[in-house]
Amino acid sequence: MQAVGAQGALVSVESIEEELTLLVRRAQKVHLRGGPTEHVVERAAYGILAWLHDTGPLRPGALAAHFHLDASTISRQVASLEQAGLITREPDAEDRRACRLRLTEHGRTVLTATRAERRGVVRELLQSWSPEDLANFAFLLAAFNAGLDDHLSPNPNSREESQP
Amino acid sequence: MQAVGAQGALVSVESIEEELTLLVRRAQKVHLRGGPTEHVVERAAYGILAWLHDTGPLRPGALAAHFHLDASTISRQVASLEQAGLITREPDAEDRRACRLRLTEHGRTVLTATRAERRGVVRELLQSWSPEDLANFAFLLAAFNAGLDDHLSPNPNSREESQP
DNA sequence: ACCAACTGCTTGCATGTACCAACCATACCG
DNA sequence: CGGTATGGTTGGTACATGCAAGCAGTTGGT
Repeated sequence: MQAVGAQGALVSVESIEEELTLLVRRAQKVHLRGGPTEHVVERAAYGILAWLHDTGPLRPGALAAHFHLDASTISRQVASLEQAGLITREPDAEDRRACRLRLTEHGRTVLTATRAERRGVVRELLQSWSPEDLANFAFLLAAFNAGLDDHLSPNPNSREESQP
Repeated sequence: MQAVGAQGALVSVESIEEELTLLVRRAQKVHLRGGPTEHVVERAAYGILAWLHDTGPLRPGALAAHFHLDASTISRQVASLEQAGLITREPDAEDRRACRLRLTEHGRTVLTATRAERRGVVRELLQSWSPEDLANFAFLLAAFNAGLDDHLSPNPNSREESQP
């Protein structure tokens, strides 16, 4: 048997775990060391702005689900974004407890600038990569994120709730 | 390659930026939702333990450089690890201001357990991946980390410094 | 030998991110 | 209706991180 395949997979998993550990720790600084927009949007808020922009008006709960964060965390960040005039909070016609979050014009502007800046950093980091590697990396990252999303989701199968 | 190449590269960069944003935010939870060791080693401390284990006794400054973190951050985490009996602080013969950090037996044990657990999660996440994809992902992640390392380092050589 | 500048590390303080628990308001169901 | 479930906010807490200030030891110039 050419054990290289299976053994290589093991080695890869170990390597991936290590690199992810490092990446998650280091990558947070990229945002902070950025240019002018770093004072405008917090790192966490950027994700919210981007997702809100890309998927239209959402409720806080939907954001929490997307990022797999506690509702309270989102609540505070949303409050901060609203305070900063980057998003608005419209009443939800369907459910008066809830609200719909929408980017303001200002929010859109700031997001565009911040996003351009971040993409610039990423582009610079990857400037020497081949198109194949870029495409591959994008694809594999997306696949990994999808798996992570799955993993973090409350899987109804193997979940045993204790009786209240 | 056809004209798709250049355009694909742009799309890839945008996609990569998005996926990284998501990944960095979500991946932190993996550690926290772990099993029994989650109470033993903080997320940040795990990286320190692992690096210490893999590269032998180090000084705090070396750790700070490796993770691109402030020395004070490392100082606190090291103090906490020492407190927990996972590492020891030996005087450095070369420089009496400094010290050398070394894993204790207990630290090694805990690291091994935590690492196994984390690798298990990663392995599970990647269980359906082909060996080629695994190897590729490991390679590309490592390459990206190397670029990130470069980017974060005050490397006077290959970067245009906006010097006053 | 001495003082000044530097370096390695620690401490004090501020901020951002996150969770859980407790809570309020509305929705839904019997 | 009343009881429970759901969406969201607020209080309290813990961890991660950076900057500024400080202390101790090192180094270099005279």
